[in-house]
Amino acid sequence: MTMPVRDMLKEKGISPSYTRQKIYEFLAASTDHPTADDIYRALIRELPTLSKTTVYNVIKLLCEHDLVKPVNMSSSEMRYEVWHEPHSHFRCTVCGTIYDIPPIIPRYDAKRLEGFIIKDEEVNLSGICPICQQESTT
Amino acid sequence: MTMPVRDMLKEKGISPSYTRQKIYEFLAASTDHPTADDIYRALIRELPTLSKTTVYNVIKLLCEHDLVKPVNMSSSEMRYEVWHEPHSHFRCTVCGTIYDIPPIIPRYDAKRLEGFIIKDEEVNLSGICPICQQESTT
DNA sequence: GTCCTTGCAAAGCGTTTGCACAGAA
DNA sequence: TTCTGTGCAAACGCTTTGCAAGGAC
Repeated sequence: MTMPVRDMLKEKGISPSYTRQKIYEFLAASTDHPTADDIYRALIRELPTLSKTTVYNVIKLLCEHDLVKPVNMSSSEMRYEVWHEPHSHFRCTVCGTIYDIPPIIPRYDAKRLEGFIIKDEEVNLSGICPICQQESTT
Repeated sequence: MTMPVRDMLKEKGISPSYTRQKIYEFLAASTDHPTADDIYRALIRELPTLSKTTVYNVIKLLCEHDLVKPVNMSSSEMRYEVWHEPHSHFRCTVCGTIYDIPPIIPRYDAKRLEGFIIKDEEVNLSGICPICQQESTT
């Protein structure tokens, strides 16, 4: 069912170096939309010579081949996720975590947007996540 | 009908210095969600001693008092708009312009988001704007 | 041999901070 | 006088670029 990462990269025309596999695997296993620095810090143990430059290079490559998608909800740093079935995002304004939530399909009147070619739609919610609510009551 | 900017700032508890009025007025007259640098470059003629620091200071102040809202659709720089009636945004991936479009209200099943306190919802569309379509055909 | 992947160092860019001066109250 | 608004210069954080060394082919 799940294709090995090696083959998945090859299929997209990316030569599956060990570093690239590891970065993709880390992103695929993440649910919290890591930053480039998160990826770097998570893999530096296993890949002691890893550099931030390589992380950025690989992310860029994966994005260009539509294996990874940038998530632009936090203002300062870019976050990333692997492409997966449609979903929306919820950002907690307290802890900054971005959660995947069930897909919200925006309904709009196409006639009022005549002339615009719409290629992507996203719905972003924000507020306070369950964890931060609990912490504020204790 | 429209309150003078002086009074609007005062009402929000902001002392209405000339610089602050000018920056707010520029933002209020803009439809293209300017960056801090856009504001700086637009006003430097009229306010020759203006500095970027002041632009950032004033933007921050206006945001804290809910007169201005940051718009976070372009990845690199922050953009800003004055608060006005609900609307959504369309970003042209060719020219980078962010357009205000009629409000799109996201419909979602609150039960599936139980535990999350939702404070803000936004719908962002992206694609190609009419102007860039025309330019690509000529 | 050539091409590709990696990584160090430096630069780039938007933004923030430290601090000081000048004007307002 | 004290407080507030402004602005220079420097620092900062994230990202990109230049370039070279090592490995794959």
